[in-house]
Amino acid sequence: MEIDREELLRGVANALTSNPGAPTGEIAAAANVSRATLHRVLGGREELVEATYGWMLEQCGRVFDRAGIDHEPVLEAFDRLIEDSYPLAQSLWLLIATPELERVPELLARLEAQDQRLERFFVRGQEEGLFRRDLPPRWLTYSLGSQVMSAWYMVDDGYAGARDVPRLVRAAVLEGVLADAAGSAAETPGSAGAPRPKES
Amino acid sequence: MEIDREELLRGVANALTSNPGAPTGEIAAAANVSRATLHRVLGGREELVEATYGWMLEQCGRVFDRAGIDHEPVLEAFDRLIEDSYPLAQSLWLLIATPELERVPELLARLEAQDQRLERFFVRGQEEGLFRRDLPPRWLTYSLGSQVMSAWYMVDDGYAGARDVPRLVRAAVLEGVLADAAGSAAETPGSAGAPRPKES
DNA sequence: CGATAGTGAGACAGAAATGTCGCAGATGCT
DNA sequence: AGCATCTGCGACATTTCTGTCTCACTATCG
Repeated sequence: MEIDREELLRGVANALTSNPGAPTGEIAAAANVSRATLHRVLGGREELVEATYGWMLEQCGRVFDRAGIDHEPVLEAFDRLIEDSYPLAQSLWLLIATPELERVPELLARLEAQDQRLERFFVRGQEEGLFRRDLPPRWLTYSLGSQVMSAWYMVDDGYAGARDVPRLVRAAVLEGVLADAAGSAAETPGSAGAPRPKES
Repeated sequence: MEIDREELLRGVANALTSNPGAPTGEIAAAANVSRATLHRVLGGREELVEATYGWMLEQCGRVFDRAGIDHEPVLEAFDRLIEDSYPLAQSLWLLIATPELERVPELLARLEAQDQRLERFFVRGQEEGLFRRDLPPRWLTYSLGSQVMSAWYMVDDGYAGARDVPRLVRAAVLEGVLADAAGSAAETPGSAGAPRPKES
């Protein structure tokens, strides 16, 4: 039976994120293929990691597309984004564990493009008055990314279920951990056309 | 000249965090020590990583102590905590890149103890009404930890200075990224003050 | 000044991981 | 059935990393 490249990449991605330094043998086993096949399809270890990270970036791009972070209403896009946040978490995970990835020009460029895309999203939110302006948009992207990552980490640790991730991330990222947030919880896309605040 | 174990561990820690998979030769070089000495003082690669992580946990413990997260007023302790957040960031960093660490019983126990200590801190804040109660305290610890980590990551990337970290983390963790937070920023010593100088 | 302790440099063997190959077996198509 | 394609298995050579040892050098102390 032929190997589904997508499925293979998924398996490799999981193996790599759960143990970034694993030898190719373990990676292959985790992906249910032989070491030979793994090598035939994705190349040597270095190429393999790069290919996997590239695939993750693709996934993130697709999530961004689906969420419509470029043009759709900011808050709604935000909710769709965190609804499907695993690819983002996974890519950050691998990136942290494998700094060499930043030394691959092509990947670095794509990563930087992704970051800027997300940053523009936050800038848009700031201009609309939804996001606070006293923090650099870059920091907002880091804040979101890191919390998405840790949310899935918590799931992995067994302290939460996958279904809780969007809610947890939404609350912590948007409103923070202080109690007095005073119902600042923004209306979510379900309710009727709630007026989106325009800056005055 | 004799080797200062502390200094050596610092160097190794930096080398490991900036490249978790580095061979011992690189690590030694980064710490300005010969590979032989590194091995003499900290043992083989595995022991080396474990010793370093253990040292990081110690650092975190000390920071927690100094901040007084166990008994001091919650918000003040919080500020002192994020004022000296680098050890926490570094330990999380290494932990993510080296999941095998969790397989060392002693380290796992200490890690779990640290987590619970921080969790109790948040529980205390919740009971005081300072932190929101609709989020699991465990998640609050993950949220803080991840953002501390990403803040220093951002510094490393050159998008912020080390002195900005406390402010960025404080704002994002406590209040979130929404604009309307309505000045819920809790008053605290130093919250409005000028940024504190910090070593590079 | 001599002795002691600690470090660095270099070398070397053993272990581990990687890249590669050939061959057998399974699957699917004609 | 016959053929082409792809995979798994096992083996091998090569490279890389690690653990270890020896020896020379330096600093500190008695």
